[in-house]
This record gives sequence, structure tokens and C-alpha cells, in this order.
Amino acid sequence: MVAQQDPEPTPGASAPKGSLNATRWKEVLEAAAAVFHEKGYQAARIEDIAARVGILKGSLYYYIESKEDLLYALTVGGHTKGLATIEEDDDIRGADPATRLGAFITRWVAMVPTTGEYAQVTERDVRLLSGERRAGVMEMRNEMHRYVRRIIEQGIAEGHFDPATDPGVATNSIFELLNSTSRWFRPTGRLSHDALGAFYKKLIVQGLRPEATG
Amino acid sequence: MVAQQDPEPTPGASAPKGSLNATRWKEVLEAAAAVFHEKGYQAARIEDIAARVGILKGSLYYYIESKEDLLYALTVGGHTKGLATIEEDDDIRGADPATRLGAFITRWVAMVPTTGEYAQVTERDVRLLSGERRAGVMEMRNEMHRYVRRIIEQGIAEGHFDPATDPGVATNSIFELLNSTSRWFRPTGRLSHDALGAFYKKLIVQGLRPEATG
Amino acid sequence: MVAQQDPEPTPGASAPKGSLNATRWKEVLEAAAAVFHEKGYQAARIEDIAARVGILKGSLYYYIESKEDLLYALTVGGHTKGLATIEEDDDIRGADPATRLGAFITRWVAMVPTTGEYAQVTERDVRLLSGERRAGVMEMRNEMHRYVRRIIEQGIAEGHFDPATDPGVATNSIFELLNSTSRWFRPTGRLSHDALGAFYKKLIVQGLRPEATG
Amino acid sequence: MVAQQDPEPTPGASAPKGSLNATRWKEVLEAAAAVFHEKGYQAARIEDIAARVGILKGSLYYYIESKEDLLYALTVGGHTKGLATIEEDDDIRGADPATRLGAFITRWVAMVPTTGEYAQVTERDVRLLSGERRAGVMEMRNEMHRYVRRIIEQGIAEGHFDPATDPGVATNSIFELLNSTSRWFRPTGRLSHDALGAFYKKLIVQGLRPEATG
DNA sequence: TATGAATGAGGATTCATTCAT
DNA sequence: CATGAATGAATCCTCATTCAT
Repeated sequence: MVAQQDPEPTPGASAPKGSLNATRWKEVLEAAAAVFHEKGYQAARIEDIAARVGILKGSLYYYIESKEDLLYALTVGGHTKGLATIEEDDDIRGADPATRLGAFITRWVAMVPTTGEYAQVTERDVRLLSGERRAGVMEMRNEMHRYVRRIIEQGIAEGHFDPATDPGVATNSIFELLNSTSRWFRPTGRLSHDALGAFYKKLIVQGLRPEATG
Repeated sequence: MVAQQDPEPTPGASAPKGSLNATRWKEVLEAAAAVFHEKGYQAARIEDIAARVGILKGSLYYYIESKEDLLYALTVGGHTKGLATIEEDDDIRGADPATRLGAFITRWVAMVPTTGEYAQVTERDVRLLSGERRAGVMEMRNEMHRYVRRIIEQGIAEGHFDPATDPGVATNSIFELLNSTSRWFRPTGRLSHDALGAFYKKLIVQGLRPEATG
Repeated sequence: MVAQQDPEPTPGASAPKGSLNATRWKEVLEAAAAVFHEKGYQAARIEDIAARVGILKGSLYYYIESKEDLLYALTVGGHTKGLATIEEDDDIRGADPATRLGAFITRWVAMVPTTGEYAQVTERDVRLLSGERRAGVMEMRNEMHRYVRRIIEQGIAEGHFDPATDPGVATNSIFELLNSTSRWFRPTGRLSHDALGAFYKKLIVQGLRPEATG
Repeated sequence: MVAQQDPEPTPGASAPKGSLNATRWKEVLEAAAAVFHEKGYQAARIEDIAARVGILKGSLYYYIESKEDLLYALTVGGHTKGLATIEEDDDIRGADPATRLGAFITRWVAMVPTTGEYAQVTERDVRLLSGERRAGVMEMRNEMHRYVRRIIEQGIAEGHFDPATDPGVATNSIFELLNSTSRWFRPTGRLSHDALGAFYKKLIVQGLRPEATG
């Protein structure tokens, strides 16, 4: 079961030292997310993060082993949330591909506001992870991609989507679009996450339909 | 001093220190683009760039005054190319908004392969420019956005596009989608830039149409 | 405060903080010896030592006041054992210098296996002790050296040893040789400490004899 | 050919960056040797070494990639000098084992004063080298050991040395004794390296003779 | 006794930048 | 134009030590 309700970083992703004060660890991650978000991973200073938590930089190393640990925890956390959105309700599972794709987009956008500032960090800085870690995260990402890709392939096969569509291109485009959200979108009175989700959903689902359908 | 004053910089990129070997300068920029693309601006080392040109890092300073000069030149160059795509032929200028938007997308994607690895750098790292420079570049970006936004607004007004569409959201989404290209797309035998452009065009134009419209 | 004042420290090592669980203190010292032996004093981490005892590093400070206390205790313990080997039985006391030197070597090597990994630490890292402590330990060392040196001087005077011998050089060489043991020697079935002692004894005693003597 | 006359660090051991000012590199190594000698590798600060060269700590990294590089260069240099002493003249090559062993000792001790402060560093801190490097150095060391061991084995077989001698133990003892020199010996008017060599030679060669020979 | 959490003073390393040659 | 050498400010990370509980 990938789904998880709690806003705290995923077990498995984080908690470097056995039994650490979970609350503090969450604070640390949130601080890291904020600083990474603002300055980017490389320019972010451990000192900034520590200061935001209210401790000294050396103290931060009680919670981590290296700066990268923070990026990793954030990234895995973000991807775990992403993975949770590919879980379908029973009634959706049987629906047609267009409906399923739309539902996925809705679930995804609904997830975004729960990620705090993880999302952008997740997207922009994953590639800075080293070797194995990066591979692990990419595998999570691939799983999400495969989910969407299969829906698109099925949709093409069943005539719901334009047969000229390249499933890989469509999948990448959808994720790029969804992930771009955190780069510019800030909800206002006039424009909620829900409204944004509705826009994405219509753009993509209608945009993928076969030409003649219109 | 890199030409930061003149709003119409030398095509390709603003030229530095008065009278330089233009070829060498282009080599430098290409090297910088490649390294920035690969590692990101902050992690990129002057030494890497110099090595790629075949000189030593100290020598690079004959061409620049600071690392940021490279980012600036690339960014301005990229945006200049972007701005060039908002120029319309006479016959397009009179067409309906959907057609004009489609034509813009086609022009944009056609421009991408001519930018080398500028595009991603341009998108990801602009915000790392300092003060004035950043403002200048943002103004170029805004001009592009305004162009697209006006088309969308007009399209909505004339009933070509879904009235529920938020023009700002649509504009951002379009640029995010277009700019995402360089992050993942590599042309293969099966999939050309042209094909990608066609996909974007259809996705966006059809996706923006009013809901029930045939 | 580690017992640094009394010149006859508790056998095994000077006991810390008044009334401590002697067993635990010995465990701590053994752990310290092992870690110092393996990594050297400077590279050894308090955390490593604590872990070996099965406690956390903070807890170790119940037993010591500083890392140096451990080195000091080990060093004093080692030298105390060394000093014990300069005590002679009544029948040896009256023997000739060559016999006495041989007996000393035998006693020393017999002592080595009882020191665990102290010996090397003792030798290699004494100089890292600060000021007064170092002086105290050096005095113990000097006492040992004087004992051997006197035997050699007497042996030379009485014609048992080569008159060309420099007593200081010989003394240093003997101790260097004896102390080197812990750096490489591990008893095996084929080779015991006893056998090693016999080798040293013969090498040194025979090696010191006058050149042409039968 | 292992032999080398020049006091400069061995090619192969050192010169990290292609074509560096050899003089400066020598200065750096000498400074490192001095500081390592005085404080030990771990406690030595890059800053100290740099200061001794007359540059800032950051500048030192123009010559090295890490502190360990210095230890490695020094260590390889020292061992290279050691290896040079196992080369025999034609007239020695044919001599009996006792003579050859004595000649080796003489050559070794004659080499010591040319090593500056390398020797002790070499001996004390090799084990701090990481993995591969350490292995490489140990191989050099083994080659020296094998040379001596073979002489001893031959000496035993031919009746020059005590048959009770364990060749491994004898070899280790010899090297420990020789290497201990740098830990305590400082030549004075009264006591030269030559005299020390003569002492070692007699101690060892005579000490290894069969019991009855006297 | 033991622990968890924090401290803070280092120390290694990186790298943009400078500049005499 | 290019280089080699140096600079120095950052920044990550380490670790002995402290201390309230």
C-alpha cells in the first residue's frame, strides 16, 4: 500500500538514525525544503537550514550524515506522495482511459498542496543525488510514468485518444506540465488548486482526443 | 563588460570585451551551455568550461569578467531566440487565434534545435542572475508571455477557446510545456522535432477549445 | 579526575572518579586500547570506544573527563607493567650482566601478552599526552631505561659486552626492539611469546658480546 | 633500476598535476614531512604545511588533491629509497649471507640521513593511507622484507646463522630496529650515522650466529 | 548510570577570481 | 591570448565535550 495520509516524511525515505524525535526530524525536513526551494540545493547552506530549525549547523549533523541525506529524504518523500496518486478507487479502475487519466490528474493536483515546498525540490534537484540513490528515486518516477503510459496506450488502442499520439511523449508532457505547477502556481482567492486541476484535466484529456472528435 | 545595456544584443549572445574572436566566443558559450546544462549553473565549474574549450580556467577570464557573464549571455541569447518566434508573417497575423497559437507553437519548436543546450539553462537558471540582469531577462520573458496571453484572451473573447480558461494559467502552462522539451526530448529517427511540435500544437489548441464544441 | 598524582597507580590503570565500577572501567580501558591500537589516538573517536563498550558517547564521560584520560590511563598502566619487569629475584640480582639482561628480556616478553593492546598505544602515542602527564610517564620510561643502561654499562666495564658499544644506543635499541613486538607479532601455534623472547634474548645478549670473544 | 641519486621525491610517487614546478613540489613535500613528523599525520594541519611553504592553505591544493596525497608521496618516496638499498654491488652479490646482511644494514643506515624527515612518517603513518595506495606501498615493503628474509634463510641453510632462527621473526626484527632509528637517533659529534650502522650490523650479524660459534 | 540532543571550534576542500609573465 | 600560481572566502563535515533529564 503506497497511500499515506500523514504529511510527515515517509518512513523508509528518512529517519537516518534509528529512533529520532520524529517531530524534530519533520522540522528539519521542512526547513531543508524551504531553503532548497529558495536557493536550490547547491546554493543552500547547511547553516541556513539549521538556523531555520533554531539550532547550530553542527547540530544538524545529529540528524543527518550529509547534506545529500536531506535532499534524498525530501525527494523520496515527494515521490512517495506521487506514487500514492496512482492508486485508483474501485469505481475508477473499471472506467475508460480518458476518465482514468482525468481522475489521476485530479488526484495529483489535489496532492500538490500537501507537499509544502517538496515538489519543486523534488523535480529540480533529483539529478543531484548520487548514484544509487538517484537510481532508486528514478525507479519510483518510472513507476508513475508507466502507470500513465499504460492508460494512454490503452486509450489509443480503444480509440479514446488520437492514434497519432506517441505514448512516451504524451506521458512526459503530462508529467512536465503537472510538475511545472510548483514553479509558478500560488493559489489565490480567484484561483484554487481545484481550478488548476480542472484546467489541466480538460487540457490534457480533450487535447489527446482523436482529431475528428473535436 | 558584457553588453547588458543594449536591449537588442548580438544575435546568439551578447559579445564581451569589445573586439573578440567571435568564433572563440561562440565556443566558450557552447562549452558553458553544455556544462551548465549537465550540472546546473551553481555546480558548474569555470574549470570544466575552460577544459571543454581547451584552455585553462585562468584564460577564460580573458573572455569574461565573471561566471555570471556566461549565464547572462546564454540566457539573453536564448530569450532572444524565443522573442524571434513571436514575429508573425503577414498571412498569420490576420488568422484566428487558434491558428495563430498553433503557428507560434510550431515556430517555437522549430527554434529549439537551433539553441543547442541553451534552452534548459535559460529556463532553470535565470533566477540565479543578479538584480538588473535578471530584470532585463524577465522583461524579455514577459514580452513573450504577453504575446501568447493576448492570443488566448482574444480566443476566449471570440469563442474559439473555452471561456472557463484563465489566460494566465494557460499561458504559463504553454510555456512550461514548451520549455520542458529540452529536459527530456532527444530527437530520434522515429521522433523528430517536427513531430513533437505537431503533438504540442494539437494538444494545446484542441485542449483549449470550448468543452462541448464539435 | 584521573589519578595523576600518585606515582603508584592502581595496577592495570589509574582509576578515575573515585568510586567506579571497576569492571566497567576495565572494559572501557580495553575498548580504548583496542580502538587506539587500530586507529591511533588522534583518529580514534570517543564514539567508537563507547560503542565498543555498548554505551553512547555521552555516557563515556561518566568515566572520564577527557579523551586524554584514556590515553593517560593506558599509558600509565603499560608503563607500570613495564616497570614491574625491572624487579629482579634475589638470585638474578647477583648474576653477571649478560644473564641479568637476558632475564630482563625474558620477563619483559612474558609481560607483553598480559597487556592486551596497551603496548603499542603506550609506545606510539605517549608523546601526545600533554605537559605534566607526559613528563610523569617519561619519568617511568626513564627509570626503565636507566635500569637497562646500567646493566649494559656494567657489562662493558666487566668485559662481558663489546667496549665499542654506546650504552645509550644499545638501550634505545633494546627497547625499540622489545616494543616493536606489538606492532607485528601475533602468537601462532608455531611461534609463542616464549619463543620470541628466546630469540630476542639471544640476539641481544650474543649481539652485544665483544667481537673476538669465544 | 631502483637506485636513484637525487633527493627529490620519486617520479611515480608524486607530481600529481602533470608538469609542476619541481622545486616547489619538493618544498611542499619537505614541509609536509616536517609537519607530519612533528605532529603526526592526523594532527597535522594543511594550514601548517602551507604556511611553512609560505603560501595559503587554499594554494596548497594547487599541488595536491587531498592531504593524503602528501602522505602518499612521502611514503612512496621513503620506500623507494628503501628499495634502492637492496641493490647489491657485484662483489657483494657473491659474498656469504652474513656479509651481505651486514652490507645491507650499512647501506640502509647510510640512506637514512638522506631521507630528511620522511622516514618516521613513512613508518608510523603508512597505515593511514587508504586502500589501494596502502597496498601498493605494502608491496614495496614486502619486496624489501623478502630480500632480507632470503638472505637469512640462506644463512641458516649454510650454517652461518642459528638454525633455531625463525626467518620471519628475524626479518621483522631487523626492520623494526632499523626503522626505529628515526624515532630517537640524532647524530652528534660523538655518534655518527656510521657508528650507529656499525652497531646495528654487529648486533644483528653476531646476534644471529649459531650459539656455539660465540 | 545512561541517554539524547546540542554545541562550537576547528579543519579539509572547493572554486571564482586575480595577475605577473 | 594563454598560462601557472596564488588567493581567500565559503562551506561541508567532524568530534570532543556538555548537560538536563
